[in-house]
Amino acid sequence: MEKKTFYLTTPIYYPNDKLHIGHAFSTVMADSMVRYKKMRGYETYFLTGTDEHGQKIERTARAAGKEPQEYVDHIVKGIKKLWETLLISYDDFLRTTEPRHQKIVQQVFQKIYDKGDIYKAEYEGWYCTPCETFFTERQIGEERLCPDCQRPVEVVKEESYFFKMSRYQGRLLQHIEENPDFIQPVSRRNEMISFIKSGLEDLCISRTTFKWGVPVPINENHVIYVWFDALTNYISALGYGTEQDELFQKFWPADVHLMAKDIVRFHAVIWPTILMALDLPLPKQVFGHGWLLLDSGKMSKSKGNVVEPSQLVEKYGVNAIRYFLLREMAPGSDGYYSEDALISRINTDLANDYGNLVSRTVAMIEKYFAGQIPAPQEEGEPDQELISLAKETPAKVAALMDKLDFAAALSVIWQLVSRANKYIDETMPWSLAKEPEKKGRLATVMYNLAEVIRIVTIMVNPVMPALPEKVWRQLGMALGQENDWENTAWGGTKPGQQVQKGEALFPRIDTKELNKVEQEKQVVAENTTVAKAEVKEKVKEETNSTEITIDDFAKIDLRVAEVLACEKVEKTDKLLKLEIKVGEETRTIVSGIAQHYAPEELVGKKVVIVANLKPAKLRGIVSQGMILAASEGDVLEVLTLDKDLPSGATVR
RNA sequence: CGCGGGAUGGAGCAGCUGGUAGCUCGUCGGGCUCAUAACCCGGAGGUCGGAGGUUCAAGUCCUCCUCCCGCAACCA
Repeated sequence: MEKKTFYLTTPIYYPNDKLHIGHAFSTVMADSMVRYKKMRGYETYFLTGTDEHGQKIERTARAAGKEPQEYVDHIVKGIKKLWETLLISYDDFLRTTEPRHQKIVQQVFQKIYDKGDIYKAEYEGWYCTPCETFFTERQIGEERLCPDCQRPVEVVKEESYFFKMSRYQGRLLQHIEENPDFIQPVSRRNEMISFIKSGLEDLCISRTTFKWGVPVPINENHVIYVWFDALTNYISALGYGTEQDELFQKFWPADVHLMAKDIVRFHAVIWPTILMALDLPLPKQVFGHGWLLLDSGKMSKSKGNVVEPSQLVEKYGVNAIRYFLLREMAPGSDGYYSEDALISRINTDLANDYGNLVSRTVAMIEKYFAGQIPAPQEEGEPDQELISLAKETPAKVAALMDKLDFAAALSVIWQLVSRANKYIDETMPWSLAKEPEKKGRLATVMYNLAEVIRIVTIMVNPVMPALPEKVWRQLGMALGQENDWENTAWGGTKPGQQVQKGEALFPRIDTKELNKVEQEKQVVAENTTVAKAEVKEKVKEETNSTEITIDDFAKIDLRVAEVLACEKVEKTDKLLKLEIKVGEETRTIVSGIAQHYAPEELVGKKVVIVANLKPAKLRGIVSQGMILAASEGDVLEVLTLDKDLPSGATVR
């Protein structure tokens, strides 16, 4: 019989900064799925990587004073390291800057061009020259201002290559309707259907405004649109279009493209149409999971509320982090992250329920049977209930994992854990141990417990791959059985195995203790701050080569201004409208600080403004300047003067 | 009328094709002592956002309304 194959991909991540816990979630989910499929006997292929082209990378790199390649190399190193700490077992890590990928992207472009599905045309759009970016009608709003810099945009025509995506609208829609599993979960599917029905336009797939990308094969002045470039990775990594395309032959079409919901559209619309143009089969499923939100809203770099996964792993361990991520996220909806939730999950599920179950079982076998797992002898009342639950659980769990519903799968597994804890209470081994004639009954109880632990540990292996080894050591069981799902069948424990109590698998986390440790750390940190600051200065000088000259600085006219009046801009969350006095002149400034200051707090204060900033309209109000403020994370503070300089004084 | 998601005991959530409202945490009381002050049992606590409608029967379907949260940027 031919071996079943399973090909799964994560998105290729955009390395313009370090990855946060949301990326970790996607990747952990993918990894667990692949591990699970492997246990089910599939030959699997797991692809991840990085999407390294595009204007944003180019700009970020330049801002850091580096060449784009140099910049992404550094970030990618960090990403690979993170995957290592999270035990991500990818088969290939593709970087879009690799020649093997670029070659194929060009080939794909050429092929579609030859077919006649790519044509050259004028692209006309709203363009912000300083930002070098096109924006849509909607983005610029009625004011026709650049959403990035608030400067007016202008109509610019650019020659571009277009992909005839519109041609495939009907076929795509038909495919989605005939294959209910193609886009999952259903809510995403419905969204896509309505999106496609509203009409597909041809897609502009080349740019001339920047250089950091794959050159269009037939015209070196153009660079291929990053999504066109990035999506192709799913086949280029398999060697599509090359001599060595065994992987492609074996694994394409992909079984699952896994991603967060925000990029489902690219995978469910653009990617399939590209594949259609190439006459290739479509992936079997595009799965868009929800977001991991923070209490304070969506995670984003600009909010400074990014949670770094590597630190969490260091603090709580891989198993716990992986468990938490998958336990907390229902596939269709968003989940919430907070350190409290994480700790509570670790303490209740892992420490109290599972870890403690192992601990008490091992302790009793040591105590009552000199550490040897006994053979079952005398049956008793609650046995059947426990055993039949243990027998039916693997199938239920498997069905849920097949649907990528790890949250539900884990919850089902924990019902069994819970049942086992209850079983101990019902059978009361400690009192059986007091009566020699009940030894046979006691043996059965111990065996059943060991067996349940064994089964649970195997089922949980995809999620916590570093766990079985530890458990087997305590139970004296053979390493390797965790790799085959078949071993979840009842009765796999061999009597006579020697158990040995070890460290707690999941020590309880004491929040108070934790705080203490953190505080101590902080004191240490503070003591070394001065020295570090000096080092930092130096580093800054070296790395930050976006130096400016004194002349550049002189262009900025900084002035002291007095706030005369201040009010909230209606129907906005962030904007305050300030009347300020600069020398003899009064001006209006709109500033996005309403979440940090109440209007009345600012009245009378002397602040620093950029006086010669080009005026911009915000919410219809002309803002003539900008107030300086310092911020870190969620905290923002407006710069004020503590002595009494008159307004209008220059700052330098 | 921009798009989408949501509103269920104190908190966080399940409730798919309509038929006695569940889970986790917390809380209160009890049990047990093998175990990581863990485990087990029980209680209290909900007009299922509001109004109307369909139905023998609605958290579950339909209509309208209110409120919250995302998105509208190449940040999973």
